[in-house]
Amino acid sequence: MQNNGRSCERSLRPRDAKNLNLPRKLVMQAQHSHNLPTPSVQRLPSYLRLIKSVRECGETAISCTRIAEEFGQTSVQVRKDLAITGITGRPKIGYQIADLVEAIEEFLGWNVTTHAFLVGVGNLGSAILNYEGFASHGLNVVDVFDANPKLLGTVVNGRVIRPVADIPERAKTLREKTGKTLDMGVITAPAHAAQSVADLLVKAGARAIWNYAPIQLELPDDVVCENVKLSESFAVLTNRMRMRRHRVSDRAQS
Amino acid sequence: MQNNGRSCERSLRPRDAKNLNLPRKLVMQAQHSHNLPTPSVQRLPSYLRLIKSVRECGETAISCTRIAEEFGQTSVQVRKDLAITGITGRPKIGYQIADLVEAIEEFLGWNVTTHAFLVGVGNLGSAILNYEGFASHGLNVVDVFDANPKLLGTVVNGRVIRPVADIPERAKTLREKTGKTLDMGVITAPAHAAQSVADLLVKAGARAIWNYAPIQLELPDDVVCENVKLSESFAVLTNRMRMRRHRVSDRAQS
DNA sequence: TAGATTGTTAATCGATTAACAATC
DNA sequence: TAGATTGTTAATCGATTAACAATC
Repeated sequence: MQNNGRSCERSLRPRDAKNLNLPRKLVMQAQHSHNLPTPSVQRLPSYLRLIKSVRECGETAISCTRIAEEFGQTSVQVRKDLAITGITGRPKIGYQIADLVEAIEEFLGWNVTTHAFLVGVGNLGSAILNYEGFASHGLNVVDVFDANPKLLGTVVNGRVIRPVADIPERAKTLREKTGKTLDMGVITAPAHAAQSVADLLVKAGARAIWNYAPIQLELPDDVVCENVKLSESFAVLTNRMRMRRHRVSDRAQS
Repeated sequence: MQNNGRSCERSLRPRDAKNLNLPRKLVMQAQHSHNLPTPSVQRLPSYLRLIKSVRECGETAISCTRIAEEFGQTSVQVRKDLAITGITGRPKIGYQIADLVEAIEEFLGWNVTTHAFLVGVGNLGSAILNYEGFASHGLNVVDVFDANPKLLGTVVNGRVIRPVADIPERAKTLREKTGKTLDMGVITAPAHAAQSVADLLVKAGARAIWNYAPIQLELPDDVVCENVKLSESFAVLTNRMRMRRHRVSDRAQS
């Protein structure tokens, strides 16, 4: 991370300023809450995608108004969201795209490679392996595992499928041969296997779990975990459909 | 656009209370806010899963305390969440599991079959097809489509893969042969194809779109849409990892 | 300059949590 | 009964939106 002059170092506590690239206000807040506004963090990937696609068109700057328009939001919200990355723009011009991409990627930790093991090479696991998007987010799936003996030795996306029992050994290999540490475990195994897989991954040194199994995992406090619940959005959708059905039939009656 | 909660629903009138199976209080609230609390709707599927698994153990009642414990939440929140379905419990006993399952499923619209077309039979599309969970949520994928000529005619999960151009014709067939209407389009196609696929689906009569493509779709106001963004949770996870890294190194310095 | 746009403080809105009476 | 639990109102918290000065 470079300091290109626009940085607000003087307003930051010396140490954090460099490390976190955060405005002082947010640093102070984080001291207490220990958390950034999650909704903002969640919106950043969409912004980043748009910004990159605008960059492809040869543009070098972009305004909040433009981003907000795209997503049907207000420009103030976009500005607030971008602010958590520490970026600053210029009135009338907007934000420099190069700076913005860098700031978001750094803030999300996407400029750093995340070494991961993926367990459960079904359709979902394969989807994640084959989607190039995640590679551009720094995700490097080092090894893949599956409990199905029939799959062992098969190659998916250039990776040999190994037995789940090999997890500890492969983590050791990663450490000793490459000096890398296991950063993340991606669990795309069925629910009934998820907890034991998680235990193995944590034991092997994983500091983060990206869990697709529809089950609440028990994990040590120092392991961060995100659960992906596909049913969540399905529920919102079908609930809205039902509300609409009722409203329409209601209107028809009146 | 659809899912930012600002989609201006028509206000509810008292009579709707029965149709929607909502407590009057919430109906009155909805008159103003025009929306049910989305976070609550999103948590219901997890509760439902737990409740069903508890039912398997032969239990007939469950308390909020028990549910809250499982998910590390407060019992008040669970109670509030369940309340939106219109269910009532009994002090000391809790909620009747049979009633609860029925109330949640009805509220989410999962007791009704949702007839859907799925477009894009890659790994992600196949994952959705093969995951039995969604069938239990009422999802019935009638037909599947793909743009890849090599896949045409192949069978996935008992369904023949058809060309995207067949969507209108197949919707007509569905309507005329079975009397069913197309309820939902599931888009698991790549981003560049998503908008044209959405247009086709809407034209064919789809009233809802479940979109996995990382792109903001332009849709008529009366079509409900939910976007699944896998990058969202990845962003939260890697951001937390980075925060933690800095906090730890920070601690080490001091 | 004029007007678009940023950054920030204050106001509003919505969701969560606290408090507590009702009740099985 | 006593105590666990529900249902509901009030208080708090956090996120969004409004207002507006600064500035390019």
